[in-house]
Amino acid sequence: MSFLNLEEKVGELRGKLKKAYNELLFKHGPQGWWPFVEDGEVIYHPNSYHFPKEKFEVFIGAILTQNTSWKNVEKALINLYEENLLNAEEIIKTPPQKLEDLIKSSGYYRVKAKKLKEAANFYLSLKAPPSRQALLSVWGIGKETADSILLYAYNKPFFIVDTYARRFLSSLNLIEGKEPYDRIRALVEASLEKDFRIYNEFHALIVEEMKRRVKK
DNA sequence: TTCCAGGCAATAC
DNA sequence: GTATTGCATGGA
Repeated sequence: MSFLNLEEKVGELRGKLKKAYNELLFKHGPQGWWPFVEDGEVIYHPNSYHFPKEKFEVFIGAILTQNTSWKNVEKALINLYEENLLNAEEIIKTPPQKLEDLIKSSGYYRVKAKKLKEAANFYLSLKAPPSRQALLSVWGIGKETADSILLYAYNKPFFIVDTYARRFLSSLNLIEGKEPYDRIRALVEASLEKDFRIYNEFHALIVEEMKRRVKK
């Protein structure tokens, strides 16, 4: 493939992605991610890009939602809120069995309780925002969870490649579907301006769009 | 009843 | 590097 053709490919992708983003934004509106707990209920905050005062709440949600519907996670988050456990210090202090019991609705509760404690220790050791590599070194934090944290807790422009993103990009014929995580991420990140707000909305919009498509 | 949901680590090849 | 498996609840 010649250099010119490669340039054309990237240009084409850039146009298609931005168009898809604008269409989703028009269709669904700003999504107000990351959802967090306020006054005992999980809320969204469209257009404010306001994230929890406690960034660790994003760690908690991102871990609990691994291969699990967000609705099941919300119950766990509210349980933790009611026990005043939505922060790293308290997660560490809580006995494993109590933690497991509170997050039971999110599934895999034994593994996830351990993951929360690992993440809490990591979080408290931070003196600056973590790198992607540092996050990935934590037991229980994989690529998608790391990118969710970087994007929604630290406002870094990372594209989250989840099952919805794969299906969405496949439906646009931009990927085949089974490409490695980082290849897809690099492809999108090379084609969008480095504005965290776009990545914030895009990921949330893709989730919303694909959830609705499934229901039909 | 089966199938899936905002994955990850361990293991085997 | 890719393929498979255990982890577990709640809703459709």
